[in-house]
Amino acid sequence: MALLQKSIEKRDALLKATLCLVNNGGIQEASMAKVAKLANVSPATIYLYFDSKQDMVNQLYLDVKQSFTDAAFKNLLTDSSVKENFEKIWFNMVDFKLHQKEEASFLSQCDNTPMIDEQTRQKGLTFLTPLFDLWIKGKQQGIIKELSPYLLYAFTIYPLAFLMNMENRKLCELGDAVLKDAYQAAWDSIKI
Amino acid sequence: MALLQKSIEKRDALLKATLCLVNNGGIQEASMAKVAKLANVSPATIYLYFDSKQDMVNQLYLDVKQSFTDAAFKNLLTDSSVKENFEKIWFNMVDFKLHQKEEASFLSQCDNTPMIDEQTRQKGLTFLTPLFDLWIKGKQQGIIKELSPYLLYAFTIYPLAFLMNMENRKLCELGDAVLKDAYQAAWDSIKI
DNA sequence: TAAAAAAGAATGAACGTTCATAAATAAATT
DNA sequence: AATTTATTTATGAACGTTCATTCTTTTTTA
Repeated sequence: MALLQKSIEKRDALLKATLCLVNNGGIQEASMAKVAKLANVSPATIYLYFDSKQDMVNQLYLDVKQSFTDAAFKNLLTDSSVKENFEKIWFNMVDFKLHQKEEASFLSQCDNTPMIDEQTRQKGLTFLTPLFDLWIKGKQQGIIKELSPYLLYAFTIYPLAFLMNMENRKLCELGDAVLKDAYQAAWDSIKI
Repeated sequence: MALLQKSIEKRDALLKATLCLVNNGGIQEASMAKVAKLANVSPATIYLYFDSKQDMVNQLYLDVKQSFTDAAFKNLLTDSSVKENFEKIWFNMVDFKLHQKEEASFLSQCDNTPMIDEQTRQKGLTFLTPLFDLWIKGKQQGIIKELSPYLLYAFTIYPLAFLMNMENRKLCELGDAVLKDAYQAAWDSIKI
Protein backbone atom coordinates (compact mmCIF):
# COMPACT_ATOMS: atom_id res chain seq x y z
CA MET A 1 0.00 0.00 0.00
CA ALA A 2 2.70 2.43 1.03
CA LEU A 3 4.64 1.17 -1.95
CA LEU A 4 1.78 1.60 -4.33
CA GLN A 5 1.16 5.04 -2.89
CA LYS A 6 4.76 6.01 -3.46
CA SER A 7 4.64 4.71 -6.99
CA ILE A 8 1.59 6.78 -7.75
CA GLU A 9 3.24 9.83 -6.35
CA LYS A 10 6.30 9.31 -8.51
CA ARG A 11 4.19 8.75 -11.58
CA ASP A 12 2.31 11.95 -10.87
CA ALA A 13 5.54 13.85 -10.37
CA LEU A 14 6.73 12.66 -13.77
CA LEU A 15 3.50 13.62 -15.48
CA LYS A 16 3.48 16.98 -13.78
CA ALA A 17 7.05 17.65 -14.85
CA THR A 18 6.18 16.73 -18.42
CA LEU A 19 3.14 18.98 -18.35
CA CYS A 20 5.21 21.90 -17.15
CA LEU A 21 7.99 21.44 -19.69
CA VAL A 22 5.66 20.90 -22.65
CA ASN A 23 3.73 24.00 -21.69
CA ASN A 24 6.85 26.13 -21.54
CA GLY A 25 8.45 25.09 -24.78
CA GLY A 26 6.53 22.42 -26.60
CA ILE A 27 7.23 18.74 -26.85
CA GLN A 28 10.75 19.39 -28.09
CA GLU A 29 11.63 21.08 -24.81
CA ALA A 30 10.42 18.14 -22.73
CA SER A 31 13.36 15.79 -23.03
CA MET A 32 13.49 12.74 -20.84
CA ALA A 33 16.55 14.11 -19.08
CA LYS A 34 14.77 17.35 -18.18
CA VAL A 35 11.61 15.56 -17.11
CA ALA A 36 13.68 13.31 -14.88
CA LYS A 37 15.54 16.20 -13.33
CA LEU A 38 12.36 18.20 -12.69
CA ALA A 39 10.76 15.16 -11.05
CA ASN A 40 13.89 14.44 -8.99
CA VAL A 41 14.37 11.06 -10.54
CA SER A 42 16.89 9.28 -12.70
CA PRO A 43 16.15 9.14 -16.43
CA ALA A 44 16.20 5.39 -16.20
CA THR A 45 13.46 5.40 -13.56
CA ILE A 46 10.98 6.90 -16.01
CA TYR A 47 11.04 3.62 -17.89
CA LEU A 48 9.79 1.77 -14.84
CA TYR A 49 6.59 3.76 -15.15
CA PHE A 50 6.22 4.28 -18.89
CA ASP A 51 7.13 2.30 -21.97
CA SER A 52 8.44 5.29 -23.84
CA LYS A 53 8.23 9.03 -24.11
CA GLN A 54 5.27 8.68 -26.46
CA ASP A 55 3.51 6.45 -23.94
CA MET A 56 4.14 8.96 -21.18
CA VAL A 57 2.74 11.85 -23.18
CA ASN A 58 -0.27 9.81 -24.21
CA GLN A 59 -1.03 8.89 -20.60
CA LEU A 60 -0.59 12.48 -19.54
CA TYR A 61 -3.08 13.52 -22.20
CA LEU A 62 -5.68 11.03 -21.04
CA ASP A 63 -5.17 11.95 -17.38
CA VAL A 64 -5.59 15.65 -18.05
CA LYS A 65 -8.51 15.16 -20.40
CA GLN A 66 -10.19 13.02 -17.78
CA SER A 67 -9.81 15.62 -15.07
CA PHE A 68 -11.05 18.27 -17.48
CA THR A 69 -14.23 16.38 -18.29
CA ASP A 70 -14.67 15.38 -14.64
CA ALA A 71 -14.66 19.06 -13.78
CA ALA A 72 -16.98 19.83 -16.67
CA PHE A 73 -19.68 17.41 -15.59
CA LYS A 74 -19.54 18.14 -11.89
CA ASN A 75 -22.55 19.33 -9.89
CA LEU A 76 -25.10 18.68 -12.60
CA LEU A 77 -28.68 18.58 -11.33
CA THR A 78 -30.63 15.70 -12.84
CA ASP A 79 -33.86 17.63 -12.80
CA SER A 80 -32.47 20.65 -14.59
CA SER A 81 -33.38 21.54 -18.14
CA VAL A 82 -31.08 20.94 -21.08
CA LYS A 83 -30.39 24.65 -21.30
CA GLU A 84 -29.53 24.88 -17.60
CA ASN A 85 -27.27 21.85 -17.75
CA PHE A 86 -25.48 23.12 -20.82
CA GLU A 87 -24.86 26.43 -19.14
CA LYS A 88 -23.56 24.65 -16.06
CA ILE A 89 -21.17 22.54 -18.13
CA TRP A 90 -20.00 25.55 -20.10
CA PHE A 91 -19.13 27.53 -16.99
CA ASN A 92 -17.57 24.46 -15.39
CA MET A 93 -15.25 24.26 -18.38
CA VAL A 94 -14.46 27.94 -18.08
CA ASP A 95 -13.63 27.47 -14.41
CA PHE A 96 -11.26 24.67 -15.26
CA LYS A 97 -9.53 26.71 -17.93
CA LEU A 98 -9.19 29.69 -15.63
CA HIS A 99 -7.97 27.83 -12.56
CA GLN A 100 -6.06 24.92 -14.05
CA LYS A 101 -4.25 26.95 -16.66
CA GLU A 102 -1.37 24.53 -17.11
CA GLU A 103 -3.67 21.61 -17.78
CA ALA A 104 -5.92 23.60 -20.07
CA SER A 105 -3.05 25.04 -22.04
CA PHE A 106 -1.57 21.58 -22.46
CA LEU A 107 -4.83 20.23 -23.83
CA SER A 108 -5.12 23.00 -26.38
CA GLN A 109 -1.57 22.32 -27.50
CA CYS A 110 -2.41 18.65 -27.93
CA ASP A 111 -5.50 19.31 -29.97
CA ASN A 112 -3.73 20.71 -33.03
CA THR A 113 -0.47 18.83 -32.85
CA PRO A 114 0.72 15.36 -33.95
CA MET A 115 2.01 15.08 -30.38
CA ILE A 116 -0.62 12.54 -29.34
CA ASP A 117 -1.46 9.22 -30.99
CA GLU A 118 -4.63 9.35 -33.03
CA GLN A 119 -5.89 6.34 -31.08
CA THR A 120 -5.31 8.06 -27.76
CA ARG A 121 -6.99 11.20 -29.01
CA GLN A 122 -10.05 9.19 -29.98
CA LYS A 123 -10.23 7.72 -26.52
CA GLY A 124 -10.09 11.21 -25.05
CA LEU A 125 -13.02 12.21 -27.22
CA THR A 126 -15.23 9.57 -25.59
CA PHE A 127 -14.95 11.37 -22.26
CA LEU A 128 -17.27 13.96 -23.75
CA THR A 129 -20.23 11.62 -24.24
CA PRO A 130 -22.32 13.21 -21.48
CA LEU A 131 -22.19 16.48 -23.39
CA PHE A 132 -23.06 14.80 -26.67
CA ASP A 133 -25.99 13.06 -25.00
CA LEU A 134 -27.22 16.34 -23.62
CA TRP A 135 -27.12 17.84 -27.09
CA ILE A 136 -29.13 14.95 -28.48
CA LYS A 137 -31.75 15.59 -25.84
CA GLY A 138 -31.73 19.29 -26.67
CA LYS A 139 -32.27 18.55 -30.34
CA GLN A 140 -35.14 16.20 -29.53
CA GLN A 141 -36.76 18.91 -27.45
CA GLY A 142 -36.35 21.35 -30.31
CA ILE A 143 -34.30 23.87 -28.38
CA ILE A 144 -30.96 23.17 -30.07
CA LYS A 145 -30.29 23.29 -33.80
CA GLU A 146 -30.05 20.02 -35.71
CA LEU A 147 -26.26 20.12 -36.01
CA SER A 148 -23.59 17.46 -35.67
CA PRO A 149 -21.77 17.34 -32.31
CA TYR A 150 -18.67 18.56 -34.13
CA LEU A 151 -20.39 21.75 -35.20
CA LEU A 152 -21.89 22.25 -31.76
CA TYR A 153 -18.52 21.74 -30.13
CA ALA A 154 -16.72 23.95 -32.63
CA PHE A 155 -18.96 26.95 -31.92
CA THR A 156 -19.60 26.61 -28.19
CA ILE A 157 -16.62 24.91 -26.54
CA TYR A 158 -13.67 25.26 -28.87
CA PRO A 159 -13.70 29.08 -28.75
CA LEU A 160 -12.80 28.83 -25.06
CA ALA A 161 -9.36 27.55 -25.97
CA PHE A 162 -8.77 30.64 -28.07
CA LEU A 163 -9.95 33.00 -25.37
CA MET A 164 -7.84 31.25 -22.77
CA ASN A 165 -4.75 31.52 -24.96
CA MET A 166 -5.40 35.22 -25.47
CA GLU A 167 -5.74 35.76 -21.76
CA ASN A 168 -2.55 33.82 -21.06
CA ARG A 169 -0.74 36.11 -23.50
CA LYS A 170 -2.19 39.12 -21.69
CA LEU A 171 -4.02 40.21 -24.83
CA CYS A 172 -7.48 39.85 -23.34
CA GLU A 173 -8.96 39.72 -19.87
CA LEU A 174 -11.68 37.23 -19.08
CA GLY A 175 -13.72 38.96 -16.40
CA ASP A 176 -17.25 38.04 -15.42
CA ALA A 177 -18.85 40.42 -17.91
CA VAL A 178 -16.79 39.12 -20.82
CA LEU A 179 -17.57 35.53 -19.86
CA LYS A 180 -21.28 36.33 -19.72
CA ASP A 181 -21.05 37.80 -23.22
CA ALA A 182 -19.09 34.79 -24.38
CA TYR A 183 -21.65 32.37 -23.04
CA GLN A 184 -24.41 34.30 -24.76
CA ALA A 185 -22.50 34.09 -28.06
CA ALA A 186 -22.02 30.36 -27.58
CA TRP A 187 -25.67 29.78 -26.82
CA ASP A 188 -26.89 32.04 -29.62
CA SER A 189 -24.88 30.05 -32.13
CA ILE A 190 -26.69 26.79 -31.42
CA LYS A 191 -30.06 27.65 -29.90
CA ILE A 192 -33.15 27.52 -32.06
CA MET B 1 17.61 38.60 -62.14
CA ALA B 2 17.89 34.93 -62.98
CA LEU B 3 20.04 34.67 -59.92
CA LEU B 4 17.53 36.37 -57.68
CA GLN B 5 14.81 34.21 -59.16
CA LYS B 6 16.78 31.08 -58.38
CA SER B 7 17.31 32.24 -54.82
CA ILE B 8 13.62 32.82 -54.32
CA GLU B 9 12.86 29.38 -55.69
CA LYS B 10 15.29 27.77 -53.29
CA ARG B 11 13.90 29.70 -50.35
CA ASP B 12 10.41 28.60 -51.31
CA ALA B 13 11.54 25.00 -51.61
CA LEU B 14 12.97 25.16 -48.11
CA LEU B 15 9.82 26.69 -46.65
CA LYS B 16 7.65 24.18 -48.45
CA ALA B 17 9.74 21.31 -47.13
CA THR B 18 9.48 22.68 -43.61
CA LEU B 19 5.73 23.08 -43.97
CA CYS B 20 5.36 19.49 -45.08
CA LEU B 21 7.52 18.02 -42.34
CA VAL B 22 5.98 20.08 -39.54
CA ASN B 23 2.53 19.08 -40.71
CA ASN B 24 3.38 15.40 -40.69
CA GLY B 25 5.04 15.17 -37.31
CA GLY B 26 5.31 18.49 -35.57
CA ILE B 27 8.30 20.74 -35.17
CA GLN B 28 10.35 17.91 -33.71
CA GLU B 29 10.08 15.99 -36.96
CA ALA B 30 11.33 18.90 -39.04
CA SER B 31 15.06 18.63 -38.44
CA MET B 32 17.37 20.75 -40.54
CA ALA B 33 18.82 17.60 -42.09
CA LYS B 34 15.39 16.41 -43.20
CA VAL B 35 14.35 19.82 -44.46
CA ALA B 36 17.55 20.01 -46.48
CA LYS B 37 17.07 16.57 -47.98
CA LEU B 38 13.44 17.25 -48.90
CA ALA B 39 14.44 20.51 -50.58
CA ASN B 40 17.38 18.85 -52.38
CA VAL B 41 19.91 21.07 -50.71
CA SER B 42 22.81 20.75 -48.34
CA PRO B 43 22.08 21.45 -44.68
CA ALA B 44 24.65 24.21 -44.77
CA THR B 45 22.80 25.95 -47.60
CA ILE B 46 19.81 26.60 -45.37
CA TYR B 47 21.94 29.03 -43.40
CA LEU B 48 22.49 31.15 -46.50
CA TYR B 49 18.76 31.86 -46.48
CA PHE B 50 17.88 31.83 -42.79
CA ASP B 51 19.68 32.77 -39.60
CA SER B 52 18.49 29.73 -37.72
CA LYS B 53 15.78 27.12 -37.58
CA GLN B 54 13.68 29.45 -35.44
CA ASP B 55 14.09 32.22 -38.02
CA MET B 56 13.05 29.85 -40.80
CA VAL B 57 9.92 28.73 -38.98
CA ASN B 58 9.01 32.32 -38.12
CA GLN B 59 9.34 33.40 -41.73
CA LEU B 60 7.29 30.42 -42.85
CA TYR B 61 4.59 31.41 -40.40
CA LEU B 62 4.43 34.97 -41.68
CA ASP B 63 4.44 33.85 -45.32
CA VAL B 64 1.58 31.43 -44.77
CA LYS B 65 -0.40 33.81 -42.60
CA GLN B 66 -0.02 36.46 -45.28
CA SER B 67 -1.31 34.21 -48.03
CA PHE B 68 -4.19 33.16 -45.76
CA THR B 69 -5.29 36.73 -45.12
CA ASP B 70 -4.71 37.67 -48.76
CA ALA B 71 -7.12 34.92 -49.72
CA ALA B 72 -9.54 36.00 -47.00
CA PHE B 73 -9.83 39.58 -48.19
CA LYS B 74 -9.96 38.84 -51.90
CA ASN B 75 -12.85 39.94 -54.10
CA LEU B 76 -14.47 42.19 -51.55
CA LEU B 77 -16.95 44.66 -53.04
CA THR B 78 -16.54 48.13 -51.60
CA ASP B 79 -20.24 48.91 -51.90
CA SER B 80 -21.36 45.77 -50.09
CA SER B 81 -22.88 45.81 -46.65
CA VAL B 82 -20.98 44.79 -43.54
CA LYS B 83 -22.97 41.58 -43.38
CA GLU B 84 -22.24 40.73 -47.02
CA ASN B 85 -18.55 41.45 -46.65
CA PHE B 86 -18.29 39.39 -43.49
CA GLU B 87 -19.95 36.48 -45.22
CA LYS B 88 -17.59 36.83 -48.15
CA ILE B 89 -14.55 36.85 -45.88
CA TRP B 90 -15.85 33.88 -43.91
CA PHE B 91 -16.33 31.75 -47.01
CA ASN B 92 -13.01 32.92 -48.42
CA MET B 93 -11.37 31.58 -45.28
CA VAL B 94 -13.25 28.32 -45.62
CA ASP B 95 -12.09 28.02 -49.22
CA PHE B 96 -8.51 28.52 -48.14
CA LYS B 97 -8.79 25.92 -45.41
CA LEU B 98 -10.40 23.43 -47.76
CA HIS B 99 -8.04 23.89 -50.69
CA GLN B 100 -4.76 24.80 -49.00
CA LYS B 101 -4.96 22.16 -46.33
CA GLU B 102 -1.26 22.01 -45.64
CA GLU B 103 -1.01 25.74 -45.05
CA ALA B 104 -4.17 25.84 -42.96
CA SER B 105 -3.16 22.89 -40.84
CA PHE B 106 0.23 24.46 -40.24
CA LEU B 107 -1.35 27.70 -39.06
CA SER B 108 -3.59 25.91 -36.60
CA GLN B 109 -0.60 24.06 -35.23
CA CYS B 110 1.24 27.34 -34.76
CA ASP B 111 -1.62 28.98 -32.94
CA ASN B 112 -1.45 26.86 -29.78
CA THR B 113 2.22 26.03 -29.72
CA PRO B 114 5.37 27.80 -28.46
CA MET B 115 6.74 27.05 -31.93
CA ILE B 116 6.58 30.68 -33.09
CA ASP B 117 8.08 33.72 -31.41
CA GLU B 118 5.53 35.83 -29.59
CA GLN B 119 6.76 38.85 -31.56
CA THR B 120 6.26 37.09 -34.87
CA ARG B 121 2.82 35.94 -33.82
CA GLN B 122 1.86 39.53 -32.99
CA LYS B 123 2.95 40.65 -36.44
CA GLY B 124 0.80 37.93 -37.97
CA LEU B 125 -2.17 39.23 -36.02
CA THR B 126 -1.92 42.61 -37.71
CA PHE B 127 -2.71 41.01 -41.07
CA LEU B 128 -6.27 40.71 -39.80
CA THR B 129 -6.91 44.44 -39.44
CA PRO B 130 -9.34 44.61 -42.38
CA LEU B 131 -11.57 42.16 -40.55
CA PHE B 132 -11.29 44.06 -37.30
CA ASP B 133 -12.17 47.29 -39.10
CA LEU B 134 -15.19 45.66 -40.64
CA TRP B 135 -16.37 44.56 -37.21
CA ILE B 136 -15.98 48.09 -35.89
CA LYS B 137 -18.19 49.31 -38.71
CA GLY B 138 -20.70 46.60 -37.97
CA LYS B 139 -20.86 47.59 -34.33
CA GLN B 140 -21.32 51.25 -35.28
CA GLN B 141 -24.21 50.28 -37.53
CA GLY B 142 -25.74 48.27 -34.72
CA ILE B 143 -25.81 44.98 -36.56
CA ILE B 144 -22.98 43.28 -34.64
CA LYS B 145 -22.82 42.84 -30.87
CA GLU B 146 -20.57 45.15 -28.87
CA LEU B 147 -17.87 42.52 -28.31
CA SER B 148 -14.09 42.68 -28.41
CA PRO B 149 -12.44 41.46 -31.63
CA TYR B 150 -11.11 38.52 -29.63
CA LEU B 151 -14.60 37.35 -28.78
CA LEU B 152 -15.81 37.90 -32.32
CA TYR B 153 -12.88 35.97 -33.70
CA ALA B 154 -13.21 33.18 -31.15
CA PHE B 155 -16.82 32.46 -32.09
CA THR B 156 -16.82 33.04 -35.84
CA ILE B 157 -13.37 32.25 -37.25
CA TYR B 158 -11.58 30.07 -34.75
CA PRO B 159 -14.16 27.26 -34.96
CA LEU B 160 -13.10 26.75 -38.57
CA ALA B 161 -9.77 25.40 -37.40
CA PHE B 162 -11.54 22.76 -35.34
CA LEU B 163 -13.83 21.75 -38.19
CA MET B 164 -10.92 21.56 -40.58
CA ASN B 165 -8.98 19.34 -38.20
CA MET B 166 -11.98 17.06 -37.82
CA GLU B 167 -12.35 16.79 -41.57
CA ASN B 168 -8.65 16.05 -42.02
CA ARG B 169 -9.02 13.21 -39.51
CA LYS B 170 -12.00 11.91 -41.49
CA LEU B 171 -14.28 12.41 -38.52
CA CYS B 172 -16.48 14.97 -40.21
CA GLU B 173 -17.25 15.97 -43.77
CA LEU B 174 -17.52 19.63 -44.67
CA GLY B 175 -20.02 19.65 -47.52
CA ASP B 176 -21.94 22.69 -48.71
CA ALA B 177 -24.88 22.08 -46.37
CA VAL B 178 -22.67 21.73 -43.31
CA LEU B 179 -20.78 24.87 -44.23
CA LYS B 180 -24.02 26.76 -44.65
CA ASP B 181 -25.08 25.62 -41.16
CA ALA B 182 -21.68 26.55 -39.81
CA TYR B 183 -21.86 30.02 -41.25
CA GLN B 184 -25.29 30.50 -39.76
CA ALA B 185 -23.97 29.46 -36.35
CA ALA B 186 -21.06 31.88 -36.70
CA TRP B 187 -23.32 34.74 -37.68
CA ASP B 188 -25.94 33.96 -35.04
CA SER B 189 -23.29 34.14 -32.35
CA ILE B 190 -22.37 37.77 -33.09
CA LYS B 191 -25.35 39.34 -34.86
CA ILE B 192 -27.69 41.58 -32.92
C1' DT C 1 18.11 -12.74 2.23
C1' DA C 2 15.58 -12.53 -1.97
C1' DA C 3 13.22 -9.40 -4.95
C1' DA C 4 11.90 -5.00 -6.51
C1' DA C 5 13.01 -0.22 -7.42
C1' DA C 6 16.19 3.28 -8.49
C1' DA C 7 20.42 5.06 -9.83
C1' DG C 8 24.30 6.81 -12.71
C1' DA C 9 26.87 5.94 -16.52
C1' DA C 10 27.01 4.71 -21.14
C1' DT C 11 24.82 3.73 -25.78
C1' DG C 12 24.55 5.01 -30.79
C1' DA C 13 21.89 8.11 -33.24
C1' DA C 14 20.34 12.57 -34.29
C1' DC C 15 20.34 17.37 -33.33
C1' DG C 16 21.43 22.50 -34.97
C1' DT C 17 25.18 24.74 -36.59
C1' DT C 18 29.82 25.82 -38.56
C1' DC C 19 33.88 24.83 -41.17
C1' DA C 20 37.06 24.62 -45.08
C1' DT C 21 36.64 23.95 -49.67
C1' DA C 22 34.62 23.48 -54.32
C1' DA C 23 31.63 24.96 -57.98
C1' DA C 24 29.36 28.61 -60.34
C1' DT C 25 28.90 33.20 -61.67
C1' DA C 26 30.32 38.11 -62.43
C1' DA C 27 33.82 41.53 -63.23
C1' DA C 28 38.01 42.96 -64.90
C1' DT C 29 41.82 42.69 -67.82
C1' DT C 30 43.78 41.51 -71.99
C1' DA D 1 36.21 37.57 -77.58
C1' DA D 2 39.06 35.13 -74.63
C1' DT D 3 41.19 34.65 -70.31
C1' DT D 4 42.13 35.69 -65.80
C1' DT D 5 40.55 37.29 -61.27
C1' DA D 6 37.24 38.20 -57.71
C1' DT D 7 32.90 37.14 -55.54
C1' DT D 8 29.15 34.82 -54.54
C1' DT D 9 26.69 30.33 -53.72
C1' DA D 10 26.71 25.76 -52.43
C1' DT D 11 28.62 21.77 -50.56
C1' DG D 12 29.81 17.46 -47.55
C1' DA D 13 32.08 16.57 -43.56
C1' DA D 14 32.71 17.58 -38.94
C1' DC D 15 31.64 20.15 -34.55
C1' DG D 16 30.09 19.61 -29.74
C1' DT D 17 25.78 18.71 -27.63
C1' DT D 18 21.68 16.51 -26.61
C1' DC D 19 18.44 12.96 -27.63
C1' DA D 20 15.65 8.57 -26.06
C1' DT D 21 16.80 4.47 -24.30
C1' DT D 22 19.46 0.58 -22.06
C1' DC D 23 22.98 -1.59 -19.10
C1' DT D 24 25.07 -2.64 -14.85
C1' DT D 25 25.28 -1.75 -10.26
C1' DT D 26 23.55 -0.08 -5.89
C1' DT D 27 19.95 0.89 -2.72
C1' DT D 28 15.59 0.04 -0.72
C1' DT D 29 11.88 -2.80 0.64
C1' DA D 30 9.49 -7.08 2.17
